[in-house]
Amino acid sequence: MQRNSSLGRINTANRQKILDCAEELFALSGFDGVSVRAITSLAGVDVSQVNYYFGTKDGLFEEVMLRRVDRMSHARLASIAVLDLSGDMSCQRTELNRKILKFFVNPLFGETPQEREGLANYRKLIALVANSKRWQDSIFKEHYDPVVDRYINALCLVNSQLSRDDVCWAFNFFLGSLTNAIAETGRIDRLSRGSVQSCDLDLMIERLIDFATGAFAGMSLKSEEK
Amino acid sequence: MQRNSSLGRINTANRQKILDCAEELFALSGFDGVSVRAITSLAGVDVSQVNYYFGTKDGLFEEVMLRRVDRMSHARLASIAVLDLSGDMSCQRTELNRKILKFFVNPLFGETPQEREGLANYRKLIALVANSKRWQDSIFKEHYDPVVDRYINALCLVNSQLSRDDVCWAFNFFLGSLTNAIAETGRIDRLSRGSVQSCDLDLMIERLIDFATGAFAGMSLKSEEK
DNA sequence: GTCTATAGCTTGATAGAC
DNA sequence: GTCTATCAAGCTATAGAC
Repeated sequence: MQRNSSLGRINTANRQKILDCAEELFALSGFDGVSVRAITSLAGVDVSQVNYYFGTKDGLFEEVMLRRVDRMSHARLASIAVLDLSGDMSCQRTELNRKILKFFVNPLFGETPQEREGLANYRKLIALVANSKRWQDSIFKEHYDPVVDRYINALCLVNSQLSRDDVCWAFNFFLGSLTNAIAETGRIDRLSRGSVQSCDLDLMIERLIDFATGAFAGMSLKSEEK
Repeated sequence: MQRNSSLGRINTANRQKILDCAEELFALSGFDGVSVRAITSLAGVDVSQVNYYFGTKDGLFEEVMLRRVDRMSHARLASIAVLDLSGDMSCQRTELNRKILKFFVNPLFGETPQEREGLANYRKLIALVANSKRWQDSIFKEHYDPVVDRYINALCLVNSQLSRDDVCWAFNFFLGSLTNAIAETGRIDRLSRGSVQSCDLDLMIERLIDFATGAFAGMSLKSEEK
């Protein structure tokens, strides 16, 4: 039986349709909450196509999770590479922290409204998976953490008054806020009594960056007290 | 057919065993990733007991999610009630923010080491559910948000320089960091290259509070710029 | 309250025709 | 590549004996 590699040399229309529908349904209900039949039914193809293209349901899930990783990692690394992080940066710390965090967030939303919409299900899927131990190794450790490490290094250079551990803590908390925010659970809408819409992504990003840069600045104040 | 109410007037040993094992397995794999058989098998009771005590698998899950809510909400409301939040608090803002956030976090970890361990699976389950839209209404909106609203009100009193929207954003981001942290995914261990252990909960709590109070302080600086 | 037995359905995966 | 047909296993839930 033929089986195509996860690199996806062969990309028929059906293969794409399956991936898109799988992403949509997995984002809604998680890996175990979606059957292969539900995916192929939504895609309008036969059940056996999943096994033909991806071998197993696990194979399909992994391909859904990884097909956007390379582009995202490349964008994150390219944007941070333009920063000049040599010399004394203590007078422009907050501005640099803001830039670095924004560089990390931006690729999740693309550059055009179409890209942003096209990444909507992917964002929710990332959020759903982020708080689970199950996918830590195969997804995050393998494919996301190397880039995160580069960002932590950059933040260490900028925030030289903080220990590496403190920067790790802060970035990890920031990741928690970010993943919860892109889940778009609607909780902020309720808590604000309708005054805030969680679908207003631009405002959300801005506030998140405010929050996290404020935290870096606040932690610095605390570490200077010592 | 007899079915017991979710208030659980009748609490046999088997009923408790089922709840404990369900909590453990749901925390590992989520609602759809666990079968009723796996739960009853771990509990050492017959499959049909789940239907006898809880009606359906959904009923069991809801009971698992809600059985600890009342105690937690009570502890959160009682601790915050002792604070005197009248008058001018601008000179002790950071200290009050720290107290309020700590009051919110504490009940998740209990007061004794035994309680902390007994709440371990519950914490992970909360984390798993927090980034999903599926349980927002039946769990969070209904049972957690009323208390969160009280905490937001308290934070508004303390941080009178911030708008209510800003306080909502900040508390929501804080909740994202918190839920990700109690998931104990082990990611911070990797990112810190082994220098930080995610199982060191006391340190985690302290750093989280540092991070969030810093963010409140940092947001204040920004709002004073305007 | 606890068990056996089982109904009725859905699941992931495969074999083989075309 | 795409389909039909099908398998074996697992699932939730229930009926009924004790």
